[in-house]
Amino acid sequence: MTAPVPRCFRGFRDVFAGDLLLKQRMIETVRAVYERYGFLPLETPAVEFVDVLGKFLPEAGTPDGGIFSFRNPDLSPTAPDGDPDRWLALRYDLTAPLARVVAQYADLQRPFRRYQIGSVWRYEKPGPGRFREFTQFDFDSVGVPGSAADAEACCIICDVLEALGFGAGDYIINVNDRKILQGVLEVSGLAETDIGAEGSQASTVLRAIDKFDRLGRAGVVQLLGRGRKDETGDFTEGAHLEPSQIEKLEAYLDAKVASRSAVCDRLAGLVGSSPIGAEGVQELRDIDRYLTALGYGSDRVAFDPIVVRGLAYYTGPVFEGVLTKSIVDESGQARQFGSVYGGGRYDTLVERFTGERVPATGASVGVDRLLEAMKLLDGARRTATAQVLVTTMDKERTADYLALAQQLRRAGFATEVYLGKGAIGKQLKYADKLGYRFAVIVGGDEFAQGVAQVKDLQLGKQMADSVGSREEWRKGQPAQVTIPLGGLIDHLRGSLA
RNA sequence: GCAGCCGUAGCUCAGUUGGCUAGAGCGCCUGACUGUGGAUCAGGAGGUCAAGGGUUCGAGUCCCUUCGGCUGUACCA
Repeated sequence: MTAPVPRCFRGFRDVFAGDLLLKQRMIETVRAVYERYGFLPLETPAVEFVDVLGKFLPEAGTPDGGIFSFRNPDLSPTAPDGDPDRWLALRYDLTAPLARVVAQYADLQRPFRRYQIGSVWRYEKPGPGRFREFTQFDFDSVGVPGSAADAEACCIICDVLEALGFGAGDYIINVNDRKILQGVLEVSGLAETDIGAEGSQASTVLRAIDKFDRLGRAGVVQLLGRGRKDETGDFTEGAHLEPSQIEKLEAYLDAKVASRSAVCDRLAGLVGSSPIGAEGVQELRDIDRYLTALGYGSDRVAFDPIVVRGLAYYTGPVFEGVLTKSIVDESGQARQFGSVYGGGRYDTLVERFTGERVPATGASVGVDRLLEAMKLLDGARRTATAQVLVTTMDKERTADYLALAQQLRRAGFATEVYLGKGAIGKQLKYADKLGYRFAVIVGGDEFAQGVAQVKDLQLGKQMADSVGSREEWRKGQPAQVTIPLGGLIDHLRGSLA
């Protein structure tokens, strides 16, 4: 038997304190905003039946390739392909399970407004900042027909990003409406084609528009026509539209202007006589009205015809939160973070189960991706969870050190007692590396006098720059004061105030 | 999934047309500077050169395969 090699499966990873503490603090901030709007928490299983997730491929009789799926171990291996219980999968988002919950519990009070955080899994190629297991933090309102809920969702996204330290101008929420997309396809002569149908012209067109950010206008236009060859020589088949059709869609691609109402006017013209298109424009007008009334201007929420949000289940307004602040990474490269929030209205997701049309809207934040951006924004990070390290100079007095730390904790200071080995110098180094604010030193002399040395490590760090010699550094005992043991708590309180 | 590039110490990398015991900086550990972080100084640990196979007198260097990473492309709830 060979020894196992410690390793993680591709696209999976371990997360250590430095990142994890930032993540947890961020989650707290997001949760506070969601609760301020009255959302309630929900938890659902990581594993769902594949047909519930809507990722079952009836033609092949197997689950979609993009998900982690497996056979139901409760079922006999010879269970027929048609058995809906046969396949299980890890959830790939939190919206599909939400739809299941709404369909399953008929007595849920509606509107049902819930927030949910959790890991989701996708079986796809990992990339930088892209993993096969990652965290999403969603909020959704179920049972809300009007555009007010969509406008509110945009406000929530703004509030979250601002609570996390992004200012107006550091981010933008781009909003579009699937009904407008549908209307434009309609007037371009692509109406009868089902968007969802694989290989349909309509779906090819939507995919092309979705690539605007990456390929630019010219690239999209190529994909609307014959197709596009990339720099490696790879060829992507286009939608093969007529020149007149492409012309209409080009006008659509150019419809974005700064003012939301002006975008609506332009889109109204492009959508022409299509009823569904007109409906979409009206939804955007409503959203604009609400946002304007609430003081969310186009510097924070803009209307952008380019937004598609994949071929997903969206039925009306769709939106994405994008970080626009240019962020410079360790190697000095400017990095674009792109979309961190994604969401929209999905009025047919519950209908799949019960036949009842239940309107719903919401959004999802990619926690890990947003965290990456935040790390680069304020590079400074602290790994310590405690503020105070009680050093143990005299191991014989360990009981006294433990008791002292207990006193500090009762007074509200997160405190660690150094229980490793090593002299005082090593202990202070440890405190310094982990980012402790204070070190408390009590040796034989101090015990005799009933005092403690309290060192402010942050202050000392600042002073270190101006100190040249070792003599000076040590003699100066930078940022260190002698405090009677009885006054220790008051001193720490005072220093933190 | 497809295509191209890459894989040498914990990290960033060097390693000449294949040629002695594979190196540096940073980090880490130990110690000195009388019981004190930084700086400085002196030591030390750490590599089956991603893994496996092949060519060769000889492979970190050349060839094949696998795994992993990056870039582009496809898909993306």
